[in-house]
Formats: sequence, C-alpha cells, structure tokens
Amino acid sequence: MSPEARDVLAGNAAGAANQQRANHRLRLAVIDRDPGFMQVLSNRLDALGWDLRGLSSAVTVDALVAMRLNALVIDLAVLGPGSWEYLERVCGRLPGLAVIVCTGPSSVAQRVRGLRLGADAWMTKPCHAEELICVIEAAIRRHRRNEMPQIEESTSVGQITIRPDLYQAYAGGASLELTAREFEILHLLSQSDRVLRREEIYERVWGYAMAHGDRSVDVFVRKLRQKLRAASPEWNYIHTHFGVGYRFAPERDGGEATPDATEDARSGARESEFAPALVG
Amino acid sequence: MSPEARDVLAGNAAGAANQQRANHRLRLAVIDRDPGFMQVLSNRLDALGWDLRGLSSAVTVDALVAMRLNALVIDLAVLGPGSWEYLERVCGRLPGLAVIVCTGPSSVAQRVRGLRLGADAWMTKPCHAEELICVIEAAIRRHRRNEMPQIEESTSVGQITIRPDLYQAYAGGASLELTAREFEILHLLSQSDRVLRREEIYERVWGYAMAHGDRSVDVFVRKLRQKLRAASPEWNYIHTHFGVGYRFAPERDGGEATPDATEDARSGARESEFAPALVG
DNA sequence: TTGCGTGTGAAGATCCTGTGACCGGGCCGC
DNA sequence: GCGGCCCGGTCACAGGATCTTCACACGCAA
Repeated sequence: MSPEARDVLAGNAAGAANQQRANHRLRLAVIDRDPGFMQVLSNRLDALGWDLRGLSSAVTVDALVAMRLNALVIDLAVLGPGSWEYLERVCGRLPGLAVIVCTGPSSVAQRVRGLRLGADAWMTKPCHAEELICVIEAAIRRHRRNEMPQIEESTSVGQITIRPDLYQAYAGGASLELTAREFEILHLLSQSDRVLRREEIYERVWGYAMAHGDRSVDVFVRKLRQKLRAASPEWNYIHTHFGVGYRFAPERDGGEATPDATEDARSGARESEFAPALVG
Repeated sequence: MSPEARDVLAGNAAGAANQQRANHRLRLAVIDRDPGFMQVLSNRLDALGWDLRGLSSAVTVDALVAMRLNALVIDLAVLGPGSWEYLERVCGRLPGLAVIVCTGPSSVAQRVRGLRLGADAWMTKPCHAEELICVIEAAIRRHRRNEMPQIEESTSVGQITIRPDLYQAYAGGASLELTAREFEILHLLSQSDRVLRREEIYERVWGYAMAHGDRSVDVFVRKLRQKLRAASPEWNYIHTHFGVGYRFAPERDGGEATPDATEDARSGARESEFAPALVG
C-alpha cells in the first residue's frame, strides 16, 4: 500500500467520512542549528511522511505564512536577543500555527514567558525526538480540532463536478443522485490516477479489510457507471484493468482515447491536494 | 431564555463565543492527592478567578461531562493500573477538553503514550504552579482561539431570521419559540452550506463526542423542522443526506418536480448553483 | 476451448431516519 | 414544600433507502 493510502486509513473507524482531512502531509519547520538534532528528527519524520523544513535562522513572518506550515519548532538560542519579540510576532500573526519552543535549559520564568507569548509547548533539550514529535502532534491535533472544517475543494473532471461538501456529484447542473457510498467510491477513484485494486478501494471506503470473494466493489462500480453514463453519455470515467482493479480517467467515448484531450479535461481544480491547514 | 440555558451552552462552538465575551470563569478539575500541590494551585487559581474542583480519585466520564470543564489535570499515579484506559476514555469522549497529565517522574515511553492517547501536555512533578497554569492556559487557548471570531449578527435565510443575540429565530415578526438546544442546532446549521455529519453537529453543540447510536440530533432536527414548517410552510430548510447528515439550505417547497426548470427558480436561496439532492 | 475474472439484474437483509410517546430533572408559581 | 410545566433526552416502531448476496451471462487470457 502506498504511504498515502496508509495516511488515509489512519483513524477512519466510521468510514471514509472524515478521512479527507488526514490526507495531506503535515508541514513542519524547525529553526535550529544542531545538526545531530536535525538529523534524528529528519529521519523520524521522513518515516512518518512529514514535510520537514530546516531553518538555521529566523525567517520573516511572511515567509512562514508562505510555507503554509502546520507547526513550527524554535530553538530560542538560535535567535538571540530578539527571540521573545520574534516569538510573539509569529504567534500573534499565525494564531493557527502550532508553535513549540525546543531549547536548552531554561528558568521557570522563561518558560512561563514563552507560553504566555503564545507558544503551545516548551520542550527542554536535550530531548527525545519521539517525545518532541508527540508534543507537536498534540499541538496540531488541538489546533485542528477547533478549526472550522476545511472547505473541500470541488473538482471537475470530464463533464462532471465532484463536490465533497455536498457529498454529491453533478453534471450540467443536475445531481447524479449518488448514495453516500457511491459518492465515496467515486471521490476516492477521482483522486488517484493510478489503478486501484479492489481490496484497496474496499479498505479505504469501508474502513476494514475486504472479505475474500466480496463483490461489493464491482456492484458499486456498476451503479456508478450507470449513473455516470446517464448524466454524461459521451464519456467513460471508470476503466477496468482486468485482474487488477479500476482506474478513474475521463475519456471521450467513440474514437480511441486521445491522451492530449483527456489530459486537458482533467485540469479541473486538482491542485486542492495541498489544501492549506492554517493560514487564517 | 432560562439562565440554565446559558449554562448548557458552555463549551460548545456556537455558544462559546458568547461565553468568553461574558467573561465566564474557567472551570478546571484536578485529580490529585497531594494536599500541598492542591493548596498552592488553589491559591494561585483563586487569584485568577478560576473555578477549581479538586478530585481525589477518578470520576466517571459522565460526571466530567456534567462538570462542563475547560481543562482537566490528572496525576496518573492516583489512578493506578487503569490510568491509561481512563486517559484514553476521557480524551476520546471529550475531544474539546484540555487534558494535562501532571505526575511524578516518568519515562519517555510513558510520556509518549500519554500524549498519543490524547493528552495535550505532560508536566513532571514537582513543578512550579505558575508554569502548570501557563501550560493549561496554552491548551485552553488553542481550544478556544477559533471560537472567538464568531460574529453574532442576525442573518436572514429564506423566510426566517436568526438572531444570535436573542437566542431565537423569527418568521414574519413572530418568534419560532425555539428552545436553547434547538436554536443552537439551527444556528450551527445555518452557518454552513455543506453537509454536516451528526457527530459533527453533536460535538459542536453538546461539546463532547457523540455516543454511538445517539439519536438526539435527529430528534432535535425533527423538532426544528416542525417549528420551521409551522412558521414558514412554503419552505424547506433542513435537508437530509442519507447516510451522511444534514444540510441547511432554504428552498421553496412544491414546484420542484422538474429539476431542469427549477434550476432558475431557486430565488431565495443564497448559495449553490446546483440542484439539491436527497431532500428528506 | 477451458478457466477465471468481470458485468448485470434482482431479491432479500440490513441499515437509516422520521416519528410519537414517554421519562426524569429542573424551575416556577402556589 | 408541592404540583405542574417545560425541556432535554431515550425508546421502540414503521417505512424507506441502501447494501449485500446470489445466480447467471459475458469477456479475456492461456
């Protein structure tokens, strides 16, 4: 299974309803100059699939905004005298950003000051990478929980428009009348260009492993094709790969597939993959 | 509105904005048996005007819910063997509660475990009361940050007017006579164009996680529909998305038999160029 | 051609939601 | 203090909508 698939699976429980959110990689920046520390952290975060950016000195707040971070780890020692002001500015300007101070020995007063200025947590170095990651996760978790639900971008492929916010797909203004499960499968398929095996589809939509010989996915694909054909007769959306699975790709019917044309048709709002987490 | 109605709102998204503005005291519970620790903390929190409740042993999750806490501090040592399960249960059931573990010396693995189970922070005793308070504040701050910007303006949708300042909705000058909960749900729904899952609604109105199989949301939606229909019979406001949840969108009743023709007839609505689906 | 994987239609089984009735607790007036 | 009312919350039932399963037809590869 792809790492991406694993991400989506994490924490699904009640089905794919809330899976979209966990979809994209977490973006983290660390302002620190300790190569060993960075190395350890980097290894660990790589394994987790995070997107780590190491910074050896303070960057402007605007630059931080541009990075669309989920979290920021700061070693105040690196910043020198202006560190408190910097911390305050960052926290004030990016209230949605999880800020963790991770620095050498400090006094209670310093830690209190840092937290009061808006830091979410204070770790004292040396510290275990795993623990730091947990603290970061906790901060992000807390931030996310209270965020307004992400606005899911609608995407257009071929002649249809998929609207996750309405749990529905449309063609020419008319609803396809998909059921919840049908929509989830269509949505899943439409987010990937590659062939998805049945087991994969099942796991990601149903939330648990597919029983051997289960034909549910086939049946739903049939229903989907039916509704897609009814709403958009000129196009083929779901392709069967014999012995493998299904692949989503809008293609005009009739003549053989014209890759050029289809590529263009897919240009919709695809870039929503990297929907930002913060950025107020 | 009854004074009790206000209380009910504590710790939920829509109502919380009110709360903070009204400068409500923060409610904190501490599960700990160290009298000295409690004394120091108590003194400090008194000065800050917090509402502190000391507990010498674990209480049921339901009891915690009833306390309407903003934060909970736990000394795992007090709980004994079942402490991890307890922590997990509390964090799972009360996702909006700030949970801080404050206990004696521990291993990295223990801290990691606690944080992974949902704790927001881990403090090691002995610790300075001031620092603990800052950590609690940081956790609560994160919890609330996004609730503040709520604008309590009255909005009109379809034939009804929602007035958050009066905790009531009106149609043609007449009150709908909504109860506090009913209003909460209507207000929440009306602020979003997308489909809201029951769990989401529950969590944001009740302030804690919905128990599996709880039908409260459905029941309140029924009551709401009843009152909405009585006050504005020509319109449909709350739409059911089977297997997903509810969506708010004012729509005229009646002549929507022909989806094609109705496309233009959607006058009063404020959004969605798309036809509605799955109207309950 | 055989063997297996896939498309298709339909019939239950299952799940989901609407609904009315009911219950307990808090609040108010008496 | 007492009784009634209002409100939030639970329960069980009924009707639909949806899902799963099954049998069979069809197509692909060897």
